[in-house]
Amino acid sequence: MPSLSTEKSRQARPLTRKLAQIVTLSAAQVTLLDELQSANRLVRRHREIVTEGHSYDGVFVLIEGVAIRYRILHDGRRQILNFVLPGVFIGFPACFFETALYSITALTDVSVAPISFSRLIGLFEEHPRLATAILWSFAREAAMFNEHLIALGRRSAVERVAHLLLELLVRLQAIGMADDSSYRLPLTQELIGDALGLSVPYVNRTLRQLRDDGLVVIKEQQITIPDVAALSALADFERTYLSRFRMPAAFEAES
Amino acid sequence: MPSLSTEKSRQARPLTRKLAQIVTLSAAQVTLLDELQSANRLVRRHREIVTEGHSYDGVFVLIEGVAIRYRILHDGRRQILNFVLPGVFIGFPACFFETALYSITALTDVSVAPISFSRLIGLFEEHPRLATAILWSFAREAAMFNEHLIALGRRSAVERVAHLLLELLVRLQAIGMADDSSYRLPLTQELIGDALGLSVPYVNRTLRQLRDDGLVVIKEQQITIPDVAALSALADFERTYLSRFRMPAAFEAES
DNA sequence: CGGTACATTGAAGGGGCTCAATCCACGTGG
DNA sequence: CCACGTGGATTGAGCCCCTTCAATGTACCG
Repeated sequence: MPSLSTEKSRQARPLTRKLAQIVTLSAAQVTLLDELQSANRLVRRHREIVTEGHSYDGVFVLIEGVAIRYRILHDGRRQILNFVLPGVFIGFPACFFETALYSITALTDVSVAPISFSRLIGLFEEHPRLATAILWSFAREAAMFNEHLIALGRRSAVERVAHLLLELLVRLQAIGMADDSSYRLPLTQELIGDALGLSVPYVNRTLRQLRDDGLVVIKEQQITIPDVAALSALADFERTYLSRFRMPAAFEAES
Repeated sequence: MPSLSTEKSRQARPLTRKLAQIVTLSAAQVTLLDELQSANRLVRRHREIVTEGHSYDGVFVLIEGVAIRYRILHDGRRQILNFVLPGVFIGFPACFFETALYSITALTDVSVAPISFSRLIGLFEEHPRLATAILWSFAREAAMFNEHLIALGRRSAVERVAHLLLELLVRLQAIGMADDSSYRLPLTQELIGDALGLSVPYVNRTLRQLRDDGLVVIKEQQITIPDVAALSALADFERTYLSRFRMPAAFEAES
């Protein structure tokens, strides 16, 4: 039931929602954050948001849509580092270097809000509480990278695929983009392979195995996981690890 | 020319030195940071600093020595996530969860400085500039994780080993723990394998190949890389990626 | 209707694993 | 002073997971 007049205030911006889950935000801070995310720029599917080798004087917040961050090696092989979902900073850490270390490409049509470094630094100076919240939210992302790294280093192809699909499920659920057991995403087998260090044919066989076992159904960009528990067991996936996140009691006490 | 009386001020603490490379620190900030790192705790080799599953109400700064951060999987396999060198926060992101996600173990005798979350948050409130610097320094670490991830996903065994040894060289050089082409570290083949997702026998064969080619010499915990350029070419290693790091001009202008 | 993007399948090969044995240096207790 | 245990490096044989190469299928689109 969208209401045009109150749309903006009713539907908090993704970064605001994320930080509000971590700390209690004052009305002023909510306004400030929302305002920060107001200047949207649209990027069409398959277009680059950040290009390796270019220079940037700020970052972006992903408002809507999905993107991938990756590196192309000399021989043309691609390693996808992560899937970028609404509410996260695009350009960390790529844009913090003289010349961007990675590329970021829109997987769907996407809208982003540019935030210059000076703006970001100003925000930190004036609202250290937000800086702390942002830092804390980085811990969640760092944990996801670590899981990804563990998957590449020590897990089999089936485990990797299962793990990736489960992680996307949980992350999308957290931002209201997935229901209990399924989500919609233009996830090709090539993308899965490049994220997990696998070849396309083998991803295909792995997915077929999961499908034959009734654990995963992919059809028309709709990924369904009928038995989340069973797949989690197979993937050694701790559904809870992302939710076991917490701010220390000290934090709320201080403000 | 060591001078006992001024030892402390002359030899800044590792975290202070690191942040000073990123931003200009006031004398007061230097004092504050050094003081933060003054309460040392010793941890002997092979002892755990952080244990997976335990709860923590703060982090540590590694003052001296080397540690590893890792996860042990159900079947006993271990994936080392990174090597922890002096000046970095130990316990990010492990300690930010209700129960630590990873373990951290001392590789050498180590000294660490505990910093409670409340202390850390207080620091951020009072010195947002330091918060910014810390955030920026995280970007460097994030870049290293990404390179590690790329290695596991898309590089061959030789490339991985070469890359790891080079990365350690560059990082140790940055903190004065390595000379132009060698460093000292108790690096067993098992450690290398667990970091790179390889088996011990295969690490052995890979190292022998590198040794036969005259690219790497490991002897008595001393790692020597006679021809850094040649090894870098082999590993697709961008020696510069860690140094191409920068703060935006906007930052210095503001303060 | 031809082109493009993506999924699927087969055959063959190789990179890296597992298993297992051996070797070596070192420390320790008798 | 030697026997033994332990941590780590080394080497060999066999094999399997996953890759590469290549072909085919299929849906969609201009």
